[in-house]
Amino acid sequence: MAGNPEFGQRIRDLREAKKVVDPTFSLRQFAQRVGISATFLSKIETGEFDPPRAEHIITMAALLEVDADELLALADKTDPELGDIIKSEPKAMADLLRTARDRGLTVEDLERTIRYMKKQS
Amino acid sequence: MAGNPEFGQRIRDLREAKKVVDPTFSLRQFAQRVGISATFLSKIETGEFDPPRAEHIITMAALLEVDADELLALADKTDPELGDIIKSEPKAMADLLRTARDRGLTVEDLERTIRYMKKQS
DNA sequence: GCCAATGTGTACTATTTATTAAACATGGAC
DNA sequence: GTCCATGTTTAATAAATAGTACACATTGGC
Repeated sequence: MAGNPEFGQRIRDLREAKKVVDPTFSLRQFAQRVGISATFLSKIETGEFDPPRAEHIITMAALLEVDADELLALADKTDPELGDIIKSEPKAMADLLRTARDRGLTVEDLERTIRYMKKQS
Repeated sequence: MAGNPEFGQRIRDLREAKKVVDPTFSLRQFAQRVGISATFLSKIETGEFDPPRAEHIITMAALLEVDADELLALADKTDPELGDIIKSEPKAMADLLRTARDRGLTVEDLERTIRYMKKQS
């Protein structure tokens, strides 16, 4: 890895949009609220550095009021929470995911499956 | 982290069982085949060091002829392959897992869901 | 009794991932 | 025309994770 311009640009776009109505969304202040240095955020936004760890991405999403999964996906990371869910029932969860992949399920198929799950419980 | 005796003991048990019928399952030779040093494996088996990375655990499982997911679960790690599957469809997969958790689905529920998925495709 | 292989203890090292302080350049507000 | 806040560059680390070489002690086979 060595930078992710797509992620960086997205953060910058979201942040600048916010800044229009709320000047505390400057790079420096935003970085501080996320819990990272301005240096680091600058390099991330310009795509020179990789995205920060998941925890910080999740904080960013909350502050920017966007879905964390979207940003995590851009960053090519997964929410650590999902790892915990898998660990709670490793084999069954692994089978579930592999089946979804092997059968080539579409998003619609997956959504239908979620509805099915909800009926079960 | 600082060692995982359960994981270590399990590896040792499996390896020693294999060694009974195949003397090449000595600690040293096994370590070499896994691709790690004997020192490292020794410390892992005695629970002094943490399990190695997922890749090596998967190799161990293959050599020991056991399910990799079982060993990965003991090591409190997840197969990187699952991360890749999630990344292929981040939102839908995240929803799927969170639903399973939120609804408190049992292993049987999950198995039923897998059968449902197979019917869809 | 020796040697060849076994597992272990001591003492570091490597790699990857994530991150920073401080100096700097630019532009508007006063 | 200076001050203050902006974002950026330079130059290193920091922190976490994953691993090693080499010498040592023990033991079954000859």
